[in-house]
Amino acid sequence: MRQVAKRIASEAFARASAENGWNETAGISIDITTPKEEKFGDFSCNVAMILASRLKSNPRAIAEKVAEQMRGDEIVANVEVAGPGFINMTLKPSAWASALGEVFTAKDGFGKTNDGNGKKVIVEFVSANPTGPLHIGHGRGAAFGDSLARVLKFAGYAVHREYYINDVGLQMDNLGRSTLERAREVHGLPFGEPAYKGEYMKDIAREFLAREGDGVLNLPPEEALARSRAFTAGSILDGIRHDLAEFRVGFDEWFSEESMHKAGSVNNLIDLLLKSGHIYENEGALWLKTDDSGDDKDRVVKRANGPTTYLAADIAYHKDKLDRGFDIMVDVWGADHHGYISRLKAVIAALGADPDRLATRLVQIVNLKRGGELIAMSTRSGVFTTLREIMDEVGVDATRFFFNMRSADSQMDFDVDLAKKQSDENPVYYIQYAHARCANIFVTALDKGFAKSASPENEPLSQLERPAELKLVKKLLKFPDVVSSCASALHVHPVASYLLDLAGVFHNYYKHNRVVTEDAELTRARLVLVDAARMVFRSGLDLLGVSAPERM
RNA sequence: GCGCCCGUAGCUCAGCAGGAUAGAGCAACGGACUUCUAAUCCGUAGGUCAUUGGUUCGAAUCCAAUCGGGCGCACCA
Repeated sequence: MRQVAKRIASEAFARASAENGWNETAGISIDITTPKEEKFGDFSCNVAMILASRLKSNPRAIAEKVAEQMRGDEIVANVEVAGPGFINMTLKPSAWASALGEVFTAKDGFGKTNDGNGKKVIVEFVSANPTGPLHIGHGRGAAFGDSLARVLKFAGYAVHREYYINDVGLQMDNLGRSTLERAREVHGLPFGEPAYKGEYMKDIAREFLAREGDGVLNLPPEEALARSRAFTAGSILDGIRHDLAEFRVGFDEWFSEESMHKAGSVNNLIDLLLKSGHIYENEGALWLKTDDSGDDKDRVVKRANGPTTYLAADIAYHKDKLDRGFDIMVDVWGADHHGYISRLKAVIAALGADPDRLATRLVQIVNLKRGGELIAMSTRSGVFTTLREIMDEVGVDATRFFFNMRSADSQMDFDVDLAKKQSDENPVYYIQYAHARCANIFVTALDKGFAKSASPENEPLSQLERPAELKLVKKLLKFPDVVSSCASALHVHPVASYLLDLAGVFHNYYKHNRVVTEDAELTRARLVLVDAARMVFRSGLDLLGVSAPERM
């Protein structure tokens, strides 16, 4: 509907410009906003104020001339110039009512947009090292990345979700050794302090022995380590997959770093960049030139003693993404990796691609709050709660909602007590309850002989012209705008805010207006309204990865 | 020392391609169940948008500085 308003305003502006000979209009874009106060109408436009400074003229006078042109449109009820020069437009109730009907005729489902226009986007997220179970910080990244992928898909992008597995390197050796030490411990043999000290490592060691047999400890150290490393990483990764699946997070691909090394693509790429001059040698090591792209110094890609670094693999990985033809690469990282952004931008540039094709999203730290006490999460202090624990304790719906209720890039306090409460204090149920109420209305309706309409757009929607209905109709029709704006800003939390807002409007409506009444015409129209609300609640909750129960 | 993020109501946070009187939830206080589910609704109260200066018709929003909190600055990943 905002698009319709924008069209009306743009055309009016063009006519006014022609009539008044305004020439300084180049580059002026018509921006249509929804004013926060109802009395200012349905839509507002500030073009007159922008133009005023260029024409050195009175903004209100300019606004009046544009407004005059808008008044002619047949779906416009009223246009007013207000404040410093806002043009406020109110559309006819009949226009809103019939727009509601279009909700049901939208080909792919209401709210879906074509912002992406089929563009290929890869969202890489979680990508936690397979050295231990996911903690709640990973959980936030998982909830955000997954919902972002859902939003982008909803907005018309061809989305590919990927998990990058760091399955090589020093840490993996340490991990393998840790299992071997634990295995020795199990057998009462002398053992050293393992690098990875978590309890889960003991279980893995026992499984490892059961699988390989006790003789594995007598193998040559290299051989034993290789087996232990592979087993441990595999076992931990299985656990991660399992947790994520239960958290309703899925991936199209689990991309192994090791596979690139085996294929030789990391070294090949280094050679290529050596030739192109983006990589040079110094003091026995190979360095990537990054300093002209914002990073403060060059970075080592191959150490003097031989092995390639993490960055080297990341260059190859992003080259691979580019080769696979993704127009946009979204990398979701923990906030502690922010220093890595400029480095990776430099990588993209070195690969000959536009750095703007890479968008990084940082997910900030989560602090747990229990009994009013904050528990700081930090790997350093060894205090961390696993995603599994929190999922089991508060449930997937509440956990996902809480993570996506706040902007990903601001730190959040996760109030476990509040999230666990199955009461009115918990915002997630406020929305789910609204959905359940919608569903229940149809149970009642059917009872009274009102079947769900097969063609809602043909129902007597002109009944929906009272303020109470219009308010809900207008809120519902904002859903596509929310989706669009989330997709372009790579945000998710506005969906949660919107649903909370919509639920408020709906509950208010429900409380003060009965849907199923003796008035058949009115009932049929209102059932369409409720059906639309039901659809938006379900779609919106699905974007957040939260279930939409039929009854509660 | 350099860089990034953050500072908005008692608490948790929106708002930040500059717009009209700064919002929501929770907590507090007062009301509403004979109705399609009270996991709901209605009302009251709550603010120096960290501070200072700048940009302009207009700044919570943009710029600079300062103060506070978090996090980075590896031939780790």
